[in-house]
Amino acid sequence: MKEVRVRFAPSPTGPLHIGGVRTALYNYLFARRHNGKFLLRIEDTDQARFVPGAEEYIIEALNWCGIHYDEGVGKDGPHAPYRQSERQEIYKQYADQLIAEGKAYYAFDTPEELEQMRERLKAKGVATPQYDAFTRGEMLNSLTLNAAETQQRLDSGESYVIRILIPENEEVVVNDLIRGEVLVDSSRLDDKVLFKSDGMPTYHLANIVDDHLMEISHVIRGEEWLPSAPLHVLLYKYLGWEPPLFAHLPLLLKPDGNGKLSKRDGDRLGFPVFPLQWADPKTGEVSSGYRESGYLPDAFVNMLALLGWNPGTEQEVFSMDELVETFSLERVGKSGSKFDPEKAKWFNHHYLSQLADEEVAGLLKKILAEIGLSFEMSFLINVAGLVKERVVLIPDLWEQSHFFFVAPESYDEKVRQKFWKPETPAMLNDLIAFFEKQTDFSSENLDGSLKAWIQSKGFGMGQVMNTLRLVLVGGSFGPGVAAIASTLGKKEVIARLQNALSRLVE
RNA sequence: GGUCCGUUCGUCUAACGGUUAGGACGCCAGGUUUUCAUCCUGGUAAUAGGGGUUCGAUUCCCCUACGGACUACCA
Repeated sequence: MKEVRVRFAPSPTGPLHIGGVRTALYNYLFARRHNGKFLLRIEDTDQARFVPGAEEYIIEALNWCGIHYDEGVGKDGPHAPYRQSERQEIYKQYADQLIAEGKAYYAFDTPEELEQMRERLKAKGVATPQYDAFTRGEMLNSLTLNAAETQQRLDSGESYVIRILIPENEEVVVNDLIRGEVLVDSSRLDDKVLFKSDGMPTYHLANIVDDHLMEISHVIRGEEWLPSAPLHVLLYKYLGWEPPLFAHLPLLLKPDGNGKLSKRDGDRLGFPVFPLQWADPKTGEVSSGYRESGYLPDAFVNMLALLGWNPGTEQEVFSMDELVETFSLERVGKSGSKFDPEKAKWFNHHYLSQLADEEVAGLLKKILAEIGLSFEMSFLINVAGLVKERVVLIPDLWEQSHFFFVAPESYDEKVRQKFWKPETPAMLNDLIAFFEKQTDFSSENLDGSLKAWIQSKGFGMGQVMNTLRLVLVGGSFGPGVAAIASTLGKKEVIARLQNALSRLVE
């Protein structure tokens, strides 16, 4: 079997959204699964839509996700360059070849003339006005002009495009790995522009030429390309090349209602649609990213992998290696998937709680560094073990653990009202005496001796525990009181008790 | 409008002619817990509709409905 070579070919018109990331992921998994190559090609043939920073964004996003490519922009390889704008001179010869063989032609119509043609046909009741067998005979092109006229226009520098000459009444078959055979009558197709007047090829020409030259074996791309796949098949035939195998992936849909997931949905429903945060260079508008929101790349990738693909077993937590082992195009579904932000959170919570305490401590260390705090790693590891299961997103780590690093500056008023009794100050003083006597400050020991002490004193369990919690953390949340006290240490626990005494007693 | 693609719990999906239609997220209830979470147990909930084919259709075929993509000198 031929070597598997697949590519991800985004255009640098903005940030990659999660649908694009998923396409890249499936390409990557497929390549790895078959010991093939995965390449990144930048399709920047539209100069007008170029957005500065987009290419860098794409590379950084793939990197963050752990989707590594073997050849491509920023990496080189046997088929460099991988940026289409740098391959410009390659495409023209193929367009010329098609013209020489009568499979394409020059067209001189201006945008205004094209618009007029469409208006004219619409007025006549034609449902789909297009540049095709029906209309090309009355347009300004090398089919209606004689050779001398055509040459003269070319020589005089008049701007032109090159259009494919679609054959009539030919059944075009697209063999899709996911959808099976898709048949289209060629007379439904239009004479698409292959080569633009600015000297750049269109996507249609460029992707066929590059996929052929780069020896791409499988084209795995979004379903939005399915309608133009017959054109691509035709181009391979015209050029005398063997087409790659196609797999058109179902779309990612918005969580509510219907339709393709878009940038707007994220803003509207409060979840990121981009892997990384993106600041639009023109408007300055900032769109949130999974990375900045506190998702782990592994969780993000796992969640994305299962959106449109399933292993056929009940396993749903997969490392990247496990995905590579298990992935197959046969198990990619046909229908679009609504994106579920809740499931994304669940995955992140799961991954976070499965992380080693040391790793969570590392995350904590970074958060603390940002606000100018620094603690012993052993202490951070302790804290991490206590709070990691209570955290959904990385920033929640701080919400759940701040009291370990900073003594409470205020106390939750509702909790205070509920548990603060006239006899509380006396109880707190008793507690100070109790803690001072403790020689073994381990969580286990503290838990036992504290409970025993409460009983011996005849206090209510909830009364003491909740008040102590309020004093230690400032509210009614967090891990077990004994664990907190143990981690905080004797000195700090007593200091907080004294502090509460002075601040809460009127 | 035209072309193409699609349709199983609210959501992601399994079941490739025979299952009490399975799992996960969410939600609800119970349990664990000194708090809040986690966790555990249970529950809720689906084959779009109509025709065929077949001993038997979620599964195969047709129609309808609904949804989506595409319809540029954009990718």
